[in-house]
Amino acid sequence: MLTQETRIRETIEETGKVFEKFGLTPMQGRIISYFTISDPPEKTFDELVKYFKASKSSVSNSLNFLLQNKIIDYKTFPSDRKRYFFITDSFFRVYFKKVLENVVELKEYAYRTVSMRTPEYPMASEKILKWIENANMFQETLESTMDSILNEKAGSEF
Amino acid sequence: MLTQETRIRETIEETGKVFEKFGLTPMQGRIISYFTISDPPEKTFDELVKYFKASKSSVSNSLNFLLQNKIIDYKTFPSDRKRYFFITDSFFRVYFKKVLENVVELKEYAYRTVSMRTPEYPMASEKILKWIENANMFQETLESTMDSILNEKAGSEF
DNA sequence: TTTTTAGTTCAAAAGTTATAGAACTAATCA
DNA sequence: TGATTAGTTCTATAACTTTTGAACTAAAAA
Repeated sequence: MLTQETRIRETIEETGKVFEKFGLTPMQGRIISYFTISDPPEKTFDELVKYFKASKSSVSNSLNFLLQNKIIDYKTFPSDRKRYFFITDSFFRVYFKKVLENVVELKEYAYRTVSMRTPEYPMASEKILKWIENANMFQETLESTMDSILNEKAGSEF
Repeated sequence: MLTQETRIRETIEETGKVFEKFGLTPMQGRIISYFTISDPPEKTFDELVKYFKASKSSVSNSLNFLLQNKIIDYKTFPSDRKRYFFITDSFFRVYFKKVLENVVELKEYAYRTVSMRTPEYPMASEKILKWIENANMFQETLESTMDSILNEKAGSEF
């Protein structure tokens, strides 16, 4: 017989792996998955260490990465030194911001390359120009989606 | 004094690293970077092995990965057993297709999670709903960009 | 002032991934 | 037919990443 607790741990492992596809490490994936599932959804450093039976350094580094990337945040309470960590709402915005940066960087290289090519083999240049064209289209749609997400945020009560 | 040859090799290393940010291995990145820069832009298996002084297996595996993902293609000539590899124009389409798949997968998990949450901590549920909302926006705009790229392709002379 | 708490930092271990090397195959050539 | 070409496949090694463990710090509590 499968306990509720076991099922939750399985879901965390499974969902954690999906987060790895977004560039997170296994531990980072587990932690953020745990935050989405657990009640209450705020957890302290120590609770995470105990729940995952993981090393303090692994949890510490994972939390700091997630904090730096604004995937999680924390709150404190007076007369309590602990930090209570929780997810933010910006996971996909953070992810696509990084994707956008990469696309722009590769596009810059593509520009440079195509401008340096001899006119002798126009086929290759055409392919690269198509890359640039596609990159521009993705960039435009991502930027406008990003903007509308941000405006929404600015218009909200926080 | 810096030769042209040296400068090209440096550019390949540098640009190759940018491709790694899109999930390619160093060797895959170098190969695709080489294809964008070299004249003529078609290269054989053997030319790649010699140019990079790399192992045949490394080049073989890299080429097969790039072929499977339609980042490169090859042509053959009668009475020549060699394959001449070259880049396709679909690098970003392939990349964003994969991104989209990951977004959809994570969204599915988010749906499942939010439907399983107790109503006791609505804050966490709200964050996850925001994830889903954002994912949907990115998905919609990316899919429409993908469609317009594909239609363009269909309308061209092939 | 000492002890406990809530972490951080750093070196090493464990695990993972990429590349190399060597043996193999299937087609072509001599 | 035997040798060469154009790769592939498999195991081993090198390189890199993640996690651990232990020592450390700075703030708060006793």
